Amino acid sequence: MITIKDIAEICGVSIGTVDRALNNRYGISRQTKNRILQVVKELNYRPDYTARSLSKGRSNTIGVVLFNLHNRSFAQLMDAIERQARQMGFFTDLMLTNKDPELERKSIEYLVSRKADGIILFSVNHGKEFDEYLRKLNKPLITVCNRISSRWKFVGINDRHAMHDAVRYVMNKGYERFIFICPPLANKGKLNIHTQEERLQGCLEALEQYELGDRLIVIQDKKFTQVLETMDLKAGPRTAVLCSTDYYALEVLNFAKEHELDIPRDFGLMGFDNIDVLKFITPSLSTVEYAMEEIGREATRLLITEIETGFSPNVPFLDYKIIPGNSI
Amino acid sequence: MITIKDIAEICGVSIGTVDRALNNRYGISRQTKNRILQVVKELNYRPDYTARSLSKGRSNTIGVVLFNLHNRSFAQLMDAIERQARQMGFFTDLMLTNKDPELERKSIEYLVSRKADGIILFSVNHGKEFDEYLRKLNKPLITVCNRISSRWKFVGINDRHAMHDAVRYVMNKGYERFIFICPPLANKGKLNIHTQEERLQGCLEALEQYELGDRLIVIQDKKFTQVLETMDLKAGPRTAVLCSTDYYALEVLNFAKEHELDIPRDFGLMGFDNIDVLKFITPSLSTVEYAMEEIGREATRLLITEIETGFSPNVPFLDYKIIPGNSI
DNA sequence: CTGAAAGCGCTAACAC
DNA sequence: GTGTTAGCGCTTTCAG
Repeated sequence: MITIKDIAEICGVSIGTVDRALNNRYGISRQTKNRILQVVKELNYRPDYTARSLSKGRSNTIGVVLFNLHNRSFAQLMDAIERQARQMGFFTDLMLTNKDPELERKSIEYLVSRKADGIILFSVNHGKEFDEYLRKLNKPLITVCNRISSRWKFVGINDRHAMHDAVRYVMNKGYERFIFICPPLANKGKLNIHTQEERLQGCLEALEQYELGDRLIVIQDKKFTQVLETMDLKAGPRTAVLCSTDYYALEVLNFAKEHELDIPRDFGLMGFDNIDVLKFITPSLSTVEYAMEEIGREATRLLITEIETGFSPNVPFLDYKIIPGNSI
Repeated sequence: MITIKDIAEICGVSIGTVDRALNNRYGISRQTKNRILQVVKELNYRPDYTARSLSKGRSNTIGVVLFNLHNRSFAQLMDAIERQARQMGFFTDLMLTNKDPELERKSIEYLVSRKADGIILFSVNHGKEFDEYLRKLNKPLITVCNRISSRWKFVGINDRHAMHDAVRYVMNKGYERFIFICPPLANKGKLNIHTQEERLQGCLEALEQYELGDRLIVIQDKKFTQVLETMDLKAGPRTAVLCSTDYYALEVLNFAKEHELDIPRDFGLMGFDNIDVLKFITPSLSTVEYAMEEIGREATRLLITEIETGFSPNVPFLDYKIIPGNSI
C-alpha cells in the first residue's frame, strides 16, 4: 500500500507538503502541487480513511440500523439513505438487527466503535433505559418509523391520523362489520412497536363514533387467516377488513382466493403502505401511501446537518394519502 | 471518549496491560485482569475500531458492491451476506452503485480506502481493463451473479443451463410460437450483463432444434408491452412468452389483464427468479427458482476463508429448479 | 511556501 | 507479569 510518506520521498518533499497538495490546503506553490498530484496519480495513491478518521476524530460516515431488508419498504428506505448520504459526501454503515434487541445494541456499539458520526435508527428497543443508553452515546441520532421518545427527532408519518383517515374512508362505504388485522401487540414491553400501536389506536379512535359493539373485531395474531376461517364473511353484516400493513392484506387476498370469496363483493379489504408490488395485484388494493424514500432522505439530511452544525430543525410529520383501489 | 490510556491511568497500570486484559492475551494475572475489566465495564469503554484497523492493517470488514436494493433479490442477497459475515465475526460495508460504472469504481476505491479486507462484487463494469484494475487492488474478491472473468471466483447458478431447461419445459407443453423478453443487450460493451446474456444464449441454444423460424421472437426492449400489442397473441400459433426475469413476467401479466387476455388460455407465460411476491399473484407463475440467500452465504464464506487463510476452494454452480405454475 | 513533530487510539515486539 | 516504545497513515500546529 502506498502512503503519503512514499509520495513525499519520491517528490523529495515532506509529508506536510503532500498533505497540502492532496487536501487543497493553502501554502503550497502551483508547481510542487502539480508535481505531487502527478505522482499521486501515477502511483494510484489512495488515502487511508481509517487513518484519517483516527486523526480527525470523524469518519464522514453515518450508521443505519434496521431490522432487515426483507421488507420492501426497508430496502427502499436504505436505498434512499445511501443515496442522500453519498450526495452529501457521507458514507453509510448498515447494520441489520433481525429485530433482536440485543443485537440492536451491539450494532449501535459497533457503529460507535467505528466512529460513525451519527446514527439513523429504526429501533426494536424502547423504554426509559434504552433512551438513557442512547443519550450516553452522545452522538447525533435520528429515529425513523418507530418513535422512541420525544428526546429524539423522528421522521415519519403520523400513523395514527393516517389510520384514522383510512377507517373513515372505509366506513363511508357503508360497511357494518369491521375487522382490523395487525401484529401481536402484547409483547409491548419488549419490543418497540410504536408504529403498529399508533395504527391500532388510530383505528379505534376513528371507530368510536360508529358504536360497532361486537361487530368490531381486532385480530392480533400472525395466524389471522385461521381466525378469518371461523367467520362467515360472505353472509352476515357487510364486512370490511383493514390491515395494518399491505403484507397482511395480500395474505387476506390469498385467503379469499382459496375460499372463493370475491373482493369486494363478499367483503372489503384495505391495506397500508402501498408497497410497490401492489401494481401487479388484482383487484387493486385500496391502501395508504407515503414516501418511504422521503423519510430516508429527510432523516439523512437532518442527521448530517446536525453532525456538521450541531443543530437541526424539527421536522413535521410527512404526508400520506389514501389510494383508492377496487378492493373496498 | 474513553480510551485504553484512561483505563490504564485509573487502574494504575500500563496500556500494554490493559490491552492484555481486553484481548485475552496471556501474561497477565487474574487479579489485574479482573480489576481492569471491572473498570472497563463501569466506564463503558468501547474500543476504537479505526485505531485498531490502522494498527492491525485489517478491519474485519468485507465490502459489498451492489446496483441497488430495489430489486427484491438484491435485498435478499445483501441480507444473507450481512448475516453470514456477522456470524463469522466480520462486518459489512455496503456500497450501492445505481448501475453506474464510474460510481462502481468509486465505491470499490472507497472500500479499499476503508481497509475492507475483501470485496463481494455484483458488477456493472467488465472487460479486460476493469479486470486488470481489480487485480491491482490486490484484495480478495468474489463475484456474484455477474461473472467478470475466470480470474475471479464466481458464485451463482448456471443461467445458461437454467434457461435452457426452462425453454424445454415450455416447449414440451406444445407451444408453436416463442417470445423471449429480456433487457436490451445492445450496450454490451458498456455494461456487464453477463447473466442476461447467458439466459438469452441458453434460450437460443435450447430452441435450435425446434426450427421455429420467424415464430421465434426476441424482444430486447424495455417497452416490450408495446411490441406485444402489435401481435395477435390470441389467434395464430399457440404462443409462449418467456421472460428473463419475473419482473418482466409480471408486467406481461398486467398487459394481459388490460387486454383481457387469459393466461394460459390465450398465451403461456413463464418467468425467472421466483421472487417472493409471486405467492400473491394469480395465476401462479411458472418460473425458475434458485437460492439467492445461498449465493450470499456462500460468497461470504468463500471470501472470509480467503481473507483468513489466503486460499479458498473453487465452487460449483449452485442449484436451480423449475417451479411449475398455472401460467403455461 | 515548506519542514518537523506531535498526536489520534490501538497493537505488538521487546525489555525488565 | 508488567511496562515501554515504536509504529499504523494521516492531520495539524508551530517554526522557519
